[in-house]
Amino acid sequence: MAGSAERNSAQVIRDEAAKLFFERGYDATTLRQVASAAGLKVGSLYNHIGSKEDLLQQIMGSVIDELLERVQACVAEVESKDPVDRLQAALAGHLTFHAERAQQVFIGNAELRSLPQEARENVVKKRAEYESFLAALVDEAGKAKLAEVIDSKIHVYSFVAQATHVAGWYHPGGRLSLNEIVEIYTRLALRELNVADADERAVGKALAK
Amino acid sequence: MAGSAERNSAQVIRDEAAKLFFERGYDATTLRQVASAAGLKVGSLYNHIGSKEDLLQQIMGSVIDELLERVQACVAEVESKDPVDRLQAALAGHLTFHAERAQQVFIGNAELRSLPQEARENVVKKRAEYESFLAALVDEAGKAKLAEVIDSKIHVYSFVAQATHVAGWYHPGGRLSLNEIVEIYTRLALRELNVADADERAVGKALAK
DNA sequence: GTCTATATTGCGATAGAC
DNA sequence: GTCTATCGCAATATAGAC
Repeated sequence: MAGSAERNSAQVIRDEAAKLFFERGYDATTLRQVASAAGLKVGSLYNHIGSKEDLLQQIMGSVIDELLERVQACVAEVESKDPVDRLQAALAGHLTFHAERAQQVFIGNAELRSLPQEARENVVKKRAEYESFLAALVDEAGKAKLAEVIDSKIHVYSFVAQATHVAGWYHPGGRLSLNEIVEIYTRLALRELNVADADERAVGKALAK
Repeated sequence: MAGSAERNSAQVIRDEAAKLFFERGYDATTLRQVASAAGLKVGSLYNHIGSKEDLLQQIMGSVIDELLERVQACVAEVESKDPVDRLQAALAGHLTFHAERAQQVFIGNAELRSLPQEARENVVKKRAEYESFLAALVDEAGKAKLAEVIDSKIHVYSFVAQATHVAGWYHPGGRLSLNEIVEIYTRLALRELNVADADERAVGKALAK
């Protein structure tokens, strides 16, 4: 039973800090608030974190890396060679990740400025890599004449902007279920690309792992 | 010649502060930096502002109010009774405003949390009003069978998310001109709504006042 | 590991001379 | 209006007892 649902202090601190950073922002959150939320006094925090900045990095950590891995994995699992199927798999992973890890994703976007230079540059680079990956999928669909691409960068911006926005308001139990959200935004995406039978294609494929 | 291009101190302070708030965020910006950018010492700032919070409110001020007015005016000027024409006019105003006033819009979104309660609630209310206005335009197009509406709230979220994203990266002299940006995003919007001849309709109408 | 001090820094804001 | 000097406070971070 070791390592089960039990959260150690470091994990509790990260979770509570993430909640506060999400609600109030990194700069506006004090370590006293974090400590209090975690059931500790300020001084005790430093048995678990190196600094406030270190805590932020733990939270933002490797969100973008994990997003890229996740979406690439989704695409890799697709058997079909249809570029639109591949793009859909990417979008499903993209949207699901943004909803399921909404707080982390939101912090990762909003607090990019709060990171020290090196870490920030790493994230920026990885993000460009991520956008290139999606843009390539869009372009493949375009070359196969299955999509009418206006500007692949802007299409990707659109996907990114929408998912980021979802991360700002999604919470389980809202008006729309996660599956509905994935389905709707996938329809929007395919429509934006003038994919034939966009609505039909998008239905019922919302189950990304 | 009075009141011409001459910027008074208060205006300089607002502009420099907006630049810094945009780049680093409100909390991370010190009034000493603002003063320095405006060519003053800290103490002198207080001859022009009441407090740091007051300065933020001056900058965020009435962005959302002006956005709503602007977009409503764009729609009101449309002679055509075609709901899609009206929606397009709104989108052109929406996008143009977000690009031209990018810094203010961006701050208005990112620093909503930094506002005192009352001011924040005002903005939230106005924002809901704005989104309702856009949603009504979407629904009109849907009822007229000129658009296939999936979920008008989500369509509006999509417009909002995209324009907000644009406000984060647009600057004059970039890869795409403002007119190109408006045209592209309008095409995306009309495509999302399955408007017939979306691409043709969106072309060459990008000149919002 | 926890806690109670406390050191240190830098912030917003003010006072008062010019 | 500008400046210099400083107040008062709250923040991060540390020291050291338990």
